[in-house]
Formats: sequence, structure tokens, C-alpha cells
Amino acid sequence: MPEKTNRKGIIVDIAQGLFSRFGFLKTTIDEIAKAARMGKASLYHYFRNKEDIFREVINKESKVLSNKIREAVDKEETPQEKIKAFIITRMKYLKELVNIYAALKDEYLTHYAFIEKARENNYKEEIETVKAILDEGIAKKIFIAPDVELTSFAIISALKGLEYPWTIKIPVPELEDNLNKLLEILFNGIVKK
Amino acid sequence: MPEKTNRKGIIVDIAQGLFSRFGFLKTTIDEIAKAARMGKASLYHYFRNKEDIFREVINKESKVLSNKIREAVDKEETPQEKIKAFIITRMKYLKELVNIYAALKDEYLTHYAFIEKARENNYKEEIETVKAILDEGIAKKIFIAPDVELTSFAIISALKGLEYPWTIKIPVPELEDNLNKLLEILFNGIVKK
DNA sequence: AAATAGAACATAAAACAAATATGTTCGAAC
DNA sequence: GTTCGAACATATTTGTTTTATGTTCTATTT
Repeated sequence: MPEKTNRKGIIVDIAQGLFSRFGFLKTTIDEIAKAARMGKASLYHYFRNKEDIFREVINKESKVLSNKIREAVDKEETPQEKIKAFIITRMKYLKELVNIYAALKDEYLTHYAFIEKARENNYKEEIETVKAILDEGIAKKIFIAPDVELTSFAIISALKGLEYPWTIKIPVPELEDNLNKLLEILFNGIVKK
Repeated sequence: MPEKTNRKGIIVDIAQGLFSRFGFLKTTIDEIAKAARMGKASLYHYFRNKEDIFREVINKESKVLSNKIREAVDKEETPQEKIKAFIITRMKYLKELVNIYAALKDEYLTHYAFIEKARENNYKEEIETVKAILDEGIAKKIFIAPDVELTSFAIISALKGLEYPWTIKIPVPELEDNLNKLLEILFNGIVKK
């Protein structure tokens, strides 16, 4: 834990809390400034504009998410376990990191260019993460080697399709149980051997 | 082809055309009436209200979609081919049937109770269709028998996740090629045997 | 009865203006 | 390098009026 002596980092932390509670649109520069015990004009010494503050918050949360996922994946031995760790960790922390979640999902943020950038970055990173696991599995002769690019894309897309009905309707323990069954399909298919 | 002598059916056809072009909100009762060469008050002899007209249009398109899918699925022999036929036919006709597509996807229709009903019905029917194919495959000793309910749910959800990026980014011939590869995974998995 | 529509009605949407809130800039002070 | 009061331009909200639209009523026609 590095001590925060730099003003900028502190402001980002404070903004993160406000954005988490009220969202990007409903949080005002003035509120952030007051919470940081500053005049709002002072914020412009550290940030170009409001978007810039939100961008930094999102960057911060993105890094936290990436690190959590990397840790969880690295901890596992088999590529099968790595894929499972990726999915579970992603679902768990995405829900906690309110701002990056909003940046990725909320319709009303779609128009902002920097949000689109964040989404694209996140998408590419997720694809890359899965691709790396698949490649490793292939190198270890555990997975067969079809179209890795397409398979990664499919896993991520399918995950997004499952995400919404899953998180809404289903309690967490049952969720892991279901995930195991679906991974069983991903790994071994549904055709009798 | 039954000759349309009944006024109600004709009105529904006309409304279908207008709703397809302008959507539910932007189509007025007056426009429908004029297109049918009637005063708008006369429409209320056949329909309770505007929603009621749209509901009939959606019902009509739903039946078309269901029939197309049933035909395509029944035509195939193996359960593998049936699943593929289901997915392709669904994607193809859903795009053509503008109103049911809007009813299922458009955010601005979410609040209407009758739209929610239509979505739920569609969802259940899709799940049932896939479940029937899976059950048949299991009965024929082609598929293994895990959690059929969950598997159907997963196939439909994953499909919805794939649908959007797929239809946007990818040309149709490549799409069928990709689908084949993904079905290969669904059937046989990615783990080396 | 069944079908039609003109007119009236209530409500929703659009248009407009005034008031307020908010993001951003500037210049001065520390 | 930091801070901020004040000013500014613009976005948002609010209240009001007008218009458009969905629906009902009643009378007339078939």
C-alpha cells in the first residue's frame, strides 16, 4: 500500500467514490471539489476536464480488474482451471468495480468517445487473455488447435450473453455449479463418444 | 394463400408495413386509418387500442418465424444439423421480421407489458425448441445427457451474445463458416481426446 | 346487428422561454 | 507549483403554451 501524498491520486480516489454512488452524469465537479476540500477551479490544475477525471477512475479500476484476473489465472495449473478462474474472477470483480462496469454496459455513456475507447480496450484485453490460455493449452497438447481467434471471440461473446440473465436470476453458489457444467460442454462437447 | 376478405386481417397487414418502416411510436393511428382508407375511429371497432394492433402484428410475425424454424429443423435428419438449422433460420428471419425484432430488442419498448410478454413467450419457445432437439439427440444416443434445461438456456444465451457482434461485423458466408466451427466445439469440445 | 366516421375529449408530446445549474476559463494571490 | 473567486458560456431544468395523438361518444349508414 503506497501512501497517497500526491493530490491527483487522492482526487481520483474521492471521485471514484462519488462516481460509484451517483454515476458520471449525476456527479458534479463541484461535489468532487468539495469532497476534496478544494475550490472546483483547482481541479483543473490536475485534470483537463470532467471526462478526464472519469477516465482516470476507469483506468484505475481497469488495472485492478486486470490484476485480479491475472493473479487468479496464474494461480491455476491446468488451462481448464485457468479458463474457469478467468470467468469467475471477471464476473465477481466487474460487479464490484462500479465505474468500469458502467463504462462497459450503460447505454447512456455510449456516445462518449473515451468510453468507446475503454470498451474496445477491455474487449481486446479479454480476447487476449482467453487466447493466451487457449494457446497455452494447445502448446501443452491439452486442447486441440482450431481457430483460436474465433474461439476466444466466441467464449467472450457467449459470456456476455450469459452474464445478464445469469447475474439477475441466479444465486451465486448455484452459478458456479452451472458454470462447471457449461465448461464441461466447452471442454468435451455434448456428443457421445 | 387464403384471400383476405376480412377487414381486420387487412388492417393488420397495412399496420405491419407502417410499423416496419416507422416503428411503433412513430406510426400513428391516423396513418394506419388513412392507409386503410378509413376514419381512425373505425379502427376501434376492430381493436381495443394501438397496442392491440401492434400485438396482432407481432403475433403474426411470431407465427411466421416459428413456422420457418419448425420447417427448417424438421427437414434435417441429425440433431447436429437440426441445431444448426435452428440457429441459421432464426438469425435469418429475425432480421427480416422487423417488428418482432424490434419487440425483442429495442430498449424503448421495454416498459410495455405486452412487449415483455412477447419477449417471454419468444424466450420460452426458443428454449423449448432447443430442448426438444437435445432430448431427441439423447434418445437417439447421439448426445450425452447432462442438464438439458441448463444446456438449452446456455445455447440460447450464448447465441444472443454472439448475435450482435456477429451480425454487425461479419459478412454472411463467413458467418456460416464460423458457426460451423463453433458448433464443432459445442459438439466435441476443445479438449484433445 | 355490424360497420363507419365526424366531432369532442383527455392526455401525451413538442415547442418555447425563463430560470437555474454546471463545466470551463481567466487572472490574481499565495 | 497550487489555490480559488469571479466571470463566462453552455447545458439542464422548470414551467407554460401549443400542438398532436389516442380514445370515446354518438349518430348514420349498410
